[in-house]
Amino acid sequence: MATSRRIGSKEAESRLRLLDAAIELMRREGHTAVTVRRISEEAGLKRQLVHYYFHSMEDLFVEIVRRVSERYLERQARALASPNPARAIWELASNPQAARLEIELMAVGNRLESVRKLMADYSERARQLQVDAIRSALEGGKVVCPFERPEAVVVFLRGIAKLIVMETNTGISSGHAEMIAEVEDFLRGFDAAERR
Amino acid sequence: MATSRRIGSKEAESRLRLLDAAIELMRREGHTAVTVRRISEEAGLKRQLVHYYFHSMEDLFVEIVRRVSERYLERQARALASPNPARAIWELASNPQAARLEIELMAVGNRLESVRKLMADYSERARQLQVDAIRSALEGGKVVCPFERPEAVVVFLRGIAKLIVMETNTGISSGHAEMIAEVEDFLRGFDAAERR
DNA sequence: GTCTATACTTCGATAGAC
DNA sequence: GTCTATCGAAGTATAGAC
Repeated sequence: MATSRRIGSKEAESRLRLLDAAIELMRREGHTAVTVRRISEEAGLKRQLVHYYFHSMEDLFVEIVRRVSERYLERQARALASPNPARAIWELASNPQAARLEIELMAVGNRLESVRKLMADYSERARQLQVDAIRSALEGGKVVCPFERPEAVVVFLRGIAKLIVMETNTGISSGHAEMIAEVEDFLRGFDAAERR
Repeated sequence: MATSRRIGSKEAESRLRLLDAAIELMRREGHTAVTVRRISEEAGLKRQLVHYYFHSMEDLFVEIVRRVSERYLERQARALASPNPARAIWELASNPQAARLEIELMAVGNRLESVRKLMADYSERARQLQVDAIRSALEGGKVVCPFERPEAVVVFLRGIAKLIVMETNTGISSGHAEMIAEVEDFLRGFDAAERR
């Protein structure tokens, strides 16, 4: 496994190409398709380079989580700054591509403790920022919301959005339209807080 | 892949032992641990028996979905007959073991169309029964519920329950307590319908 | 930083005897 | 229904030259 082999720098272009190839592969074909040979093929590089930049497959998956999560935090930061943060949270969690990738990463996390732990850390960081954004909106006073606690708002929106998007990816649709109508009502309560 | 090889009967005891071994393995170590050799080892049988009972790994995974889903439908039928079907749906969806297994099966479904399709069929069947149970409760008239449509109630309960249980499995806990408190309020509205 | 060459392991699958 | 024996493909990983 992890030995004292040399390892390439984190900024190297080839390293990023390999990492992005691995992510793209995982998104398209699932994490079982993420093998040393397939990654290098996808990136157009020799397969030994994968071993040069990553100590092991576990290390590679950890770096995938890091890259995906850092990108997500940036996207979320931009989205939460919008006039209706509730709608931003709903839309961020409704991304089908992201949901597919997350399922795969959770499956990897089920067998690699380091991956599971890192995913938990990033999710907690993201959650805090989501809650902060909703708390500000609630404290603004101009919002209509059936829940008092901002934490409940966030878990509500993300839970519904994720179930719907995962089920849609699987090919399930029953009940979605009816719940989406309820969520739209809910989100309109947050439109009242828009600065105009 | 699938050839004209002989295949054993569906009722054979060895076949069920292999299937259960595969399910247990998937639950404990994820679907990448589900290999012909590991399954036979777990079941205490020779590995060639796996090939005798299943045409291919794809066939094996399809049979896993069938077995897991049939069991789930039975458990759900018993649960939905209880006085508070809303609470039954909430508790069924809050099972951590089931959530782990489902993540793995979704990952398998991401690369095997036959598995994805079968999962969708079973989920739609289960969903119909969930909606029917809630509809009956709502029509009983003695229920307090913020949603008019039974479909919304089901997607609400399952979405929240699944997000919380999946996050808990991953090691995330922020916001759960606050949302669970809201759900408990919601469920109490359905207690009014209890036959006493 | 990138390459060739290779060691070693594990995988799914099949043929054919009993 | 269960076994022995075996194949070929694919997996991770390492050593060492350039």
